[in-house]
Amino acid sequence: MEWTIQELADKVGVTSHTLRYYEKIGLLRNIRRNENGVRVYTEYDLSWLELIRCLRNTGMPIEGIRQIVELSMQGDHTIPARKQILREHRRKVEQQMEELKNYLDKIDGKLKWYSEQMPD
Amino acid sequence: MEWTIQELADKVGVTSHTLRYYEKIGLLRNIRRNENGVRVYTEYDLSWLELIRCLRNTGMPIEGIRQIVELSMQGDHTIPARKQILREHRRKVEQQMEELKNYLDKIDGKLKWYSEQMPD
DNA sequence: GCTTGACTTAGAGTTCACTCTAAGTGGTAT
DNA sequence: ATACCACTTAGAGTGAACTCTAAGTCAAGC
Repeated sequence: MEWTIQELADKVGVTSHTLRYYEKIGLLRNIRRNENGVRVYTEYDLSWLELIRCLRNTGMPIEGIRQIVELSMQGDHTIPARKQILREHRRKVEQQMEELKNYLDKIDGKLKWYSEQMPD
Repeated sequence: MEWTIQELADKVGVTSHTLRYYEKIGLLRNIRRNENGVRVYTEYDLSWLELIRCLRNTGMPIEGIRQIVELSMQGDHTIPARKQILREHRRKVEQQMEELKNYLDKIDGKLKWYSEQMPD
């Protein structure tokens, strides 16, 4: 399966601007072109993009993602380093979930208080 | 228990700038002053601030929080309306958690893949 | 008496990650 | 042929929520 820039953008929920931007800043690498110079995205590119969005949506800054991309360009011997970064990030995501859970409890507490003030 | 602006800021993890800012834009109301015009924050103010931070940290924009504050200024008859807003927000927080859980799975998948490529 | 920390207004600056524009070229589809 | 979508570079603009500065005043504590 292959996609144009607009197709991939729609599929993943970003704009074509963003895809060119990601390429320019080095998050997406070696995007193939057709005979007219038009970008052709592959499954491989999609899977990278999905990882990028996953990391971005869980709060990893661009710079951190670029590190991972950079490492993976350098070959399999950087897998342990990449794994390390990802594990660290995983920890942070777990913390986010913990935090969110506490906030949810706080919201529930407030809702309960509202109900006590005025049952509906 | 009562606090100066700096004490409250430290307690809650914001800056004194932010506390004055929140007051200026109407998130914190009727902050008491001592005889020299210095702000004195009470437990009541603290509980508001904690709610504000909870809502902000779960993604509610300033404008939404201001709505709740505005309503609560208008008396108990607005409790159902406030409750409605909070319930809606609660739903969004649950969605965030769901999303985070999915991302965590994705990260775990990638970590697993790394391990298959290079066990450590 | 000097430092520290509070106060004021008004507005400028920061951060991050996009997001878009201009101004031009060129292939594809109707 | 006329949209439409792709491409380029270079840079400007956006949004949200802070975050800080200037320039001055004032009171408390050492």
